[in-house]
Amino acid sequence: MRYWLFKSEPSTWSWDDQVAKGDAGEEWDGVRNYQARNAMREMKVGDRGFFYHSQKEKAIVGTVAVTAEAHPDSTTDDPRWECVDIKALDTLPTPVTLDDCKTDPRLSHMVLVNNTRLSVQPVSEDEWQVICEKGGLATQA
DNA sequence: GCCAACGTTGGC
DNA sequence: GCCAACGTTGGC
Repeated sequence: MRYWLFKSEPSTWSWDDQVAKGDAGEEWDGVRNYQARNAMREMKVGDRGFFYHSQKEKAIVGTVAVTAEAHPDSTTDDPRWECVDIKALDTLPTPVTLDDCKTDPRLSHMVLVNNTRLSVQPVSEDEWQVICEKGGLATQA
């Protein structure tokens, strides 16, 4: 299993919106960036991801699971753009902020820290464990 | 609200 | 194929 991170502006699509969708999940549409799209193409059903709130909050607030592999983005006719579907799993008891990631040496190499503009990105297994721990979630295998 | 970083577009 | 101009993202 691989791990990922999905960024969203809460004003556009928030964690609460994602949770409200329940197991039905939702398309992660609207991505118009090749690196982000390529990451989604590599995802498999069952992969895990973090849900990150950009802008004001700047924190990882929950975990998600991939429920459908890459398919055409329904919000555009442009065949270049694809997206996956994800559903909410757990809300982090303690959100892990961007600042936390910057100051923890174990997380200082995260894409989140070093490429602020990439909206869908890979997370290493070590990073996944560290963030679950900091966020107060039991480690998920 | 500003600005830096970065990706994309289009002229040459 | 290069590069300047432009648009967008996201931290501050």
